[in-house]
Order: sequence, then structure tokens, then C-alpha cells
Amino acid sequence: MVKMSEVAKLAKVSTSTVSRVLSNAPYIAEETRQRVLEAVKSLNYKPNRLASNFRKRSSKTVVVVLPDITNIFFSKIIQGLQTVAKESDYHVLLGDTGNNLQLEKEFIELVKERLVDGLILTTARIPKEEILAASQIMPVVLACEYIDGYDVPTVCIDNIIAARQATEHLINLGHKKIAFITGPLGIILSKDRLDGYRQALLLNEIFIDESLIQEGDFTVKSGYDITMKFLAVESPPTAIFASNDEMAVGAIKAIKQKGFRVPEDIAIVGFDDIPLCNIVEPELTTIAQPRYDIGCQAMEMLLKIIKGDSLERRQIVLPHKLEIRDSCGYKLERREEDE
Amino acid sequence: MVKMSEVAKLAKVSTSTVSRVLSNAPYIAEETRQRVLEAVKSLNYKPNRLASNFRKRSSKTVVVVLPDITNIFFSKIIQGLQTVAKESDYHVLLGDTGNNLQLEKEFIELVKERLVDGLILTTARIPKEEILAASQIMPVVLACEYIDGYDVPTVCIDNIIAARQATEHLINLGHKKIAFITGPLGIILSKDRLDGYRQALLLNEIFIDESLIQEGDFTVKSGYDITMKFLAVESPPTAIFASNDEMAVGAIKAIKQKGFRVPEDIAIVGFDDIPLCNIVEPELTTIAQPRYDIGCQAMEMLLKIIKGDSLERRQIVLPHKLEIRDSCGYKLERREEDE
DNA sequence: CTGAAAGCGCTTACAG
DNA sequence: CTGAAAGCGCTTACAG
Repeated sequence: MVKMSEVAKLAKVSTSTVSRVLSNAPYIAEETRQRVLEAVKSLNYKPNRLASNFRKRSSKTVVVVLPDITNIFFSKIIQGLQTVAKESDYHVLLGDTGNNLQLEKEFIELVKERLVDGLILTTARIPKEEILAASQIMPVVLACEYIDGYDVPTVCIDNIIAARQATEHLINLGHKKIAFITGPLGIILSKDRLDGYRQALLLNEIFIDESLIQEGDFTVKSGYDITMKFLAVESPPTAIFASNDEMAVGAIKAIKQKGFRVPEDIAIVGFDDIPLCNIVEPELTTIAQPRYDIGCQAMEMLLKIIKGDSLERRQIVLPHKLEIRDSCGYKLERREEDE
Repeated sequence: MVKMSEVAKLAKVSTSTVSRVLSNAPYIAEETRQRVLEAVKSLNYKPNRLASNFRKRSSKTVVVVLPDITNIFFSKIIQGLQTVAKESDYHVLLGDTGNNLQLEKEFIELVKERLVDGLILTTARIPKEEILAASQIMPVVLACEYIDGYDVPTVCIDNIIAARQATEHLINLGHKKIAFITGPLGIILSKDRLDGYRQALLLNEIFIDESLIQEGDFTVKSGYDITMKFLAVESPPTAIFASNDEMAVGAIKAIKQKGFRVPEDIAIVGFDDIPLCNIVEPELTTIAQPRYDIGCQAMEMLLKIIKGDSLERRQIVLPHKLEIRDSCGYKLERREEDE
């Protein structure tokens, strides 16, 4: 490994000067700069980043903590994160926890050990007090998640409004018996989506039948299983709103298997707008989250915090969009007669 | 930030001893160890990893270079990589190149800059000479890819045999007019799958109709578009083998849209066995790659190289499996009469 | 089993 | 515009 002192010697300058040239510091004589650059090139010098990170007390790396890398939902967020990180010469360390709380904590520890400069949390399973505490001593941004009642920096959509709109879409199509498959209710965004569903029914004076609300776990299988139960009763719902697309796909699978049709017999709405939505039949109506943007803005926010810049807003709410495809059909006269 | 010297002072030992205790070095008096550990706890000391990495000349981090993080194919590999890395206290840096060659090179540079100790390449788009050169001066392992003719450490399946088996599966079901959608032919594993297809036809004395071989790009859309062309001719193929599952899904979409049935009119085989295979209708017959295992073994290999251990084998070929589901149907008498 | 001392390869006030 | 010098916080021969 050739080191900076060798470059300095060859260019007949001090290491201070070499360092300044390489970090684009101002006030370098153009002639000196050239000489250094030539020496760098002729020796094929690569700076030792371990040394420079140590000296600068910064790893120029952030860790993204996620519950499960195999969940396609996060990939666009990660892409956004890395794109913005790259622009500032930051790197992204992978913090897949596999839904393991202990690992989640370990990744947070990495900031204390200076291995990373900051933290993006796309999952917040550990107690919110711990997240709050972490956010007070280190740069932390929540992406998609948020902590109710605290102002931990956050980038997400308004899950309540989004879920209300999705539900109202079904109501507007004439549905009154609308089932809802929640996400795991320990997660705040699952609760929010449930709230949005309830609000829509309330606002439209539709009776809330608690038996039509069932807790899923965001997997295709849970959507399938729960829908099978919905279909087992005498008069099944005419629409199902699932808290994510995978569960919606499971619902479609169950419905078809039981010999019903989507959307003619039962309408389906999902949430997230993952690529799968365009592949299932019928194509899935869903709430699109701007995941790439969420990633970009979360990283922008984090880098600001790391730099010590002030934040104009600590909570950024990005727009979602009801993406209407084929799984809800049109408003049918038939349906109105039914009721 | 409390530092090691403060711990040393409180425990009334030297920093050498603190360092030894924390790194579990042998020959520490139990009593001393306890004293140090107490001091560490009472001061809530966290070692500065930037300092320790620098001093030890190791970042305990490897970078995984991948063409596109939003491609679900890689997620299981990454999961395997990180799981094994974790066991050795290694971290994984995300190297999403977005199919950008320049970025691919930049991630390789990180090893030279000591920011990472080694490299997992799941994509090898840069000239193979460069990869070979890199592998000679730094720890590199190829996952899924390999470099023909060189012994760069590799973990992958045998794509030729796998593709041959998939093709033979169709032949055994009575198909003779089997179309093949390749991956991008600049990639060696795409060529291998094509070779396997050709071998199967050759071995079974089936005429190779070059018009039935079309180059795709691994996207659903390309599978769809190419299949549309296959279907436009007077006597379309009775089976289509796509070089990955996404293209197979695109093929199914096109076939259904044209009013044909899968598998009754046209049988489909994919490659990879991503979760989507269980969701499409009909469920997709495909070649399953042991992606998690590929990730695990690639990381094991890389860590051995980093440690300086010798490798028993530099090329590991893992078993694939023909996963038979519903997209090929059964051998039909009808088909035999047709021919 | 433990400590004193050197040093990893940079960056950064400080001085000029 | 440039250099000498200090020092970042650890680890590791070396000596005892």
C-alpha cells in the first residue's frame, strides 16, 4: 500500500498539501495541485479511508434498518436511500433484522460505536421510548413509520387518510359490506389504516361490523386464510380491503378458489402498489406509496441532521395515490338492488 | 464520548489491558477482567470502531455488488450473505449499481481504499479481465455469475444442465416445438441457459428452429412482447421456456390475452423460482436456485479468503431443482396426435 | 499476566 | 498558499 507520505515526497510537498489537494480544499496553487495529482496518479495512490474516517470522526456511512430484505416493499425505498446517499459520498450499510428485535438494537448500537453516522429506521418494533432516546443522541430518521406523539424525524404518507380514501372508493362503488384485513396491530401504521377504514364507514353511516375486521400479518397466506373465513359465512362481504398488496393477493386467490369472481362478486383493494399489482388477475386497485421518494427524502433529512443543519420540518408527509385498476370493477346497478 | 483511557484509569489498569479484555485475549486474570468490565459498564463505554478498524487495518465489512436492488431475485442471496457475515461480526455494505458499469467499478475501488475487506459480485458486467485482475489483488467471490475459463472464486448452479433439464421436461411431455426466451446474451449465465436448451433439443433429435430463440432482458414486458411475436405466426410453439420467471410471467400474460390457455395450449417453464411463481395462474414450473445457500456459501468463501485460509474448492456448484407446478400440465395424448 | 511505548495514516489548527 | 507538529483512539509487539 502506497501512502500519502510517499505521494508527498514525490511531489515535493508536505502531506498537509497532499491532503488538501485530495479534499479539494481552497487556496492551493494550481501548479502545486498538478504536481500532487501527477504523483498520485504515477504511484496509483488510493487514500486509506479507514485512516481518514478515523481522523475525521465520520464513517460517511449510514445504516438502513429493515425488518426483512426479502420483502419487496422496501427495495424501492432502499434504492432512493442509496441514490441520495451516493450524491453526498455516503454509503449504505445493510441492517436486515429478520424481524429480530435484538438485531434492531445492535444496529442502533453501531452509531454509538461510530461505525455509522446515522440511522434510517423502516421498522420500529423496539419500544418507542428507546427510539425516542436514540433520536435524541444520534441522527435518526423514520421512513414509513412514525412515533405517535413524539417529533422523531419522519418521512411517510398519511395512512389514515389513504385508508379512508380506499374504503370510500369501495363505498362509492356501492359497497356496504366491506371487510378489512389489518396488518399486525402492534405497528402504528397498521392501526392507522384501520382507523382510516373505520372513519370512512362512520362518515358514510355504515355500521361497523367487528367480525369483518381481522388481523393479518402482511403475508399472502394470511390474506388467503382470513378471506376463507370471510367466505365461510352465509352472506359474505361484497368487498375486501387488505392493508397491503400481498394480503390482497391472498384474498383474490381464496375468492377464486371458492368459485367467486373478482371484482364481479367481491371487490378487492390493496395497499402499497408493489409490482405484483400489475401481474395478478385482475390487476389490483391499491394505494400507491411514493416509496422511492420516501427513501430519497428520508436520506436527505438524515444527512442534514448529520451535518448539523436545521430541519424546516421534522415530519414530512408525502402524497399517496389511489391507483384504480381492475379489482373493484364499476358501480353496478345490481349491487344497489342487492342492498 | 468516553474513551478507553478513561476506562483504564477507572479500572486502574493500562489501556493495553482494557483492549485485551474487550477483545477476549487470553491470559487475563479473572479479577482484572471483572474490574475492567465493571468500569466499562459504569462509564457506559463503547469502543470507537473507527479507531479500531483503522488500527487493525480491517473494516470488518464487505460490499455486495448487485445490478438492481429492486430485483427480488437477489434478496434471498443478500439474506444469506448477511446471515453468514453476521456470524463472523462482519457487516454488509450495499452496492446497488443500478446497472451502471461506472458504479460497479467504484464499489470495487472501495476495497483498494480499505473501506471494505472484500467483494461479493452478483453481477459481472465489467470486462472479465478487470474482474480477474481484481480477484488477484483482493478478496472477491462471484455469486451466481462466473468467469469462463478463469478460476475466480465462484458459487453458482450449473445453468447449462438446469436449462437442459427444464427443456427435457417439456420434451418428455411431448413437446417438439419449444420456444426459448433468452436473457441478455452478454451475460454468461444467459448463454449457458441457451446452451442447455440447445443441448436438450440436440440430444433428443429435435430440429433447432432459430426463429424460436429470442433474446429478452429478464423483464415481464420482454417476456410478454416476445411471446406476442411467437403467437403471431401461423403455427405457434406448444411450449415456451423463459430464462427467468418474470419473462415466463410475461409469456403467460400474453398467451392468456391472445385467448390461449396455459398449459392446455401452451406450456411454460421459468427459471429461478421467485415467490411470484406461486402466485401466478397457473403456478409456474421452474428451475429453483438455492439462492439463500448461494449467499451463505459465497460469504463463507469470501471470509475464508479474507482470513487467508486456503480454499478446498474455488468453484462451488450448488444443486438446482426442477420445481414442477401447473404451467406445463401432463403429457397429453392429444399432443402426440398433433405431431 | 500486565504495562510503556510506538504507531496505524491520515487531517487540522496553528503559524508563517 | 504551505509546512511542522500534534493527535485522532485504538492495538500490538516487546519487555518484564
